[in-house]
Amino acid sequence: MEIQELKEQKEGANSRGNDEACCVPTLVEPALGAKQARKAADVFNALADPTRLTILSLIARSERGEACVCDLTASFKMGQPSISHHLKILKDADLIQGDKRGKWVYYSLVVGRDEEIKGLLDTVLKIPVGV
Amino acid sequence: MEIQELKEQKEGANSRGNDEACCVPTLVEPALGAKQARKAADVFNALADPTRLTILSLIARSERGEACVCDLTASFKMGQPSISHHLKILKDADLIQGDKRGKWVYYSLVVGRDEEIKGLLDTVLKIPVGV
DNA sequence: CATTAACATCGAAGATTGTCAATTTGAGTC
DNA sequence: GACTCAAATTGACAATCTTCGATGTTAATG
Repeated sequence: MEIQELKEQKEGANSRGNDEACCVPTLVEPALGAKQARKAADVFNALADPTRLTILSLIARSERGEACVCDLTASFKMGQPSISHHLKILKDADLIQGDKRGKWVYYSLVVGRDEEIKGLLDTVLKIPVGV
Repeated sequence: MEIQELKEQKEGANSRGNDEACCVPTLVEPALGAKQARKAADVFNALADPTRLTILSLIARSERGEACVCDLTASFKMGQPSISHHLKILKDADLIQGDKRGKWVYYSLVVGRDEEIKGLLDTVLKIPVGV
């Protein structure tokens, strides 16, 4: 996920040289601008790891809807720094939030984030009706 | 996204040595097994790139719900092999399908895939009711 | 105030990814 | 069959990611 720039659409059509079109040259606008696409990709990137998905599901299904790092760490074979690393990625993507109480940090899901992500999916994958 | 193995949950509780619990030691089962988590991560990984998101939205919003590689390529600054590479990743994730007609290949969205992905999100992020 | 426990951060190793240039494949055309 | 064009594949390289070991930070405790 890096630099990504749409070619400036000159003269409103595609720039094929020949006169034989492969299809109706429908250069539609993408649903997302470059910046929005990058931001959406970041969210999906946070979800693009089995450990992080498992962490999320463990938090979602835990008793009070929250879990401390020590319990999460105890659930995996990998070390505590790795879990902390994944938690940071999830937090940066605004999928979870941490609450420090005493010596422990309790992580919980950000409410409503699932619906926001579904909205992102609709933006990208939904075929617009009656345009 | 690689090896990820849950620690075998021995004796039904967490393995903290001290008697002072950081929280109710609720070692719940994750919603996904290791294999399912890896598969789900692959899907989100396919979505975790701004170019690929833009490609998807271009296809979704194109006139007939399909777009040929040449038009997609014309929409980006990057080269044709890169677009082909991204299309392959989207195809491997079963997000799009290719249809070769004459010299051209037309890509379209796999119908219903959006709902399946939303189902994945629910599996991971939805807090179970009345357990 | 020294110690311990929980968690975060840092630095490095190894794997994976995105891009390009070059080449190959495959269909249509002369 | 030689040629052309669309698309896929290959190989290389830089950038990024995941993991680990070591260290730092902060809060409770003796």
